[in-house]
Amino acid sequence: MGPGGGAEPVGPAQACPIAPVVDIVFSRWTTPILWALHAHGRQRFVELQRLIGTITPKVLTQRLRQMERDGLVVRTYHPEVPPRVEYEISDLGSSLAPLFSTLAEWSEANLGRVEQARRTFDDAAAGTPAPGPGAPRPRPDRRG
Amino acid sequence: MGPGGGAEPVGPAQACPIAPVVDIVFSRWTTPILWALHAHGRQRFVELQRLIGTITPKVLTQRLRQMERDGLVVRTYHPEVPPRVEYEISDLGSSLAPLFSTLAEWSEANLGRVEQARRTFDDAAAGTPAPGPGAPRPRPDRRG
DNA sequence: CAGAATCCGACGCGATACTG
DNA sequence: CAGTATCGCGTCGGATTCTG
Repeated sequence: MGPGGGAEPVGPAQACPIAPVVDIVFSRWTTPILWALHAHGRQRFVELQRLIGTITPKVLTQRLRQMERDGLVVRTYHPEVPPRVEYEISDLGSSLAPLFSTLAEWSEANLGRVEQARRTFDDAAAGTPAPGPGAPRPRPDRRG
Repeated sequence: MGPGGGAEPVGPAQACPIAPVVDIVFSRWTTPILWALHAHGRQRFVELQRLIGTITPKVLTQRLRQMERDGLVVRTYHPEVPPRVEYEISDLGSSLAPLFSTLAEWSEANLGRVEQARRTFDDAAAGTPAPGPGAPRPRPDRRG
């Protein structure tokens, strides 16, 4: 999502029907959280943190709160000592499963192509600046 | 994607097979760009900017460059005066179509539920702090 | 245990102005 | 036309510390 918080395009950008969903479902941690919850079922806070691996409690709380608000996960608080809180996927969150499957399949099939494309692009960018300027483009900021 | 740039989880987060795809395909502007290109075919820079509506040339260039590097779009430079550049979806980019359809369908069917969940959550957050502390949580930073 | 509070850095993005 | 350069803001995310 962008700096503006919610995505509410006023221009023709609204023609893209999936922009809102991106804001809701796809951030750095929402998919790993959803995935962990989907794969291992209801989990406690620390267990969830352990399952995901590197996420800090602060960020985990933030994402979890947002996802709870959006109705993707359900938080259950057990008033005990020590306190126990459990998170699980809601029905709404579960409805994303087929979507994630499609995504996983695409990844399985095409991630290699992306990596190959990157290599080709970077090689071309590093190799052609000497000859003729086939296309005037200073430098192609690479990330991967 | 996160501030760290590329997503390369070293921990159990790697168990989430779609995290890399999120980094590649889903940002604030990649989906609108892909959508516009998919809907209207090959387009020139300014036309693309107009179709999307609010994107600035700087950001459009950045995203386009990244997507070109990832092999999602193809840039064609025509050495003329004035210069003419055209962008179109690659085969790899087109392979995302079914994914986008699934996403659009989910949005159509469930976006209302998310909005409803938000209202319910916000109302509950604004209404229950007075009675008994059912779940000790200071304030639920709302966004929408 | 399940967070909250605080400080901090890095991007993504927006607005504006300028160029080959 | 198709970008590039510069500036600044806001948000996300990491690290650390503290609490009921």
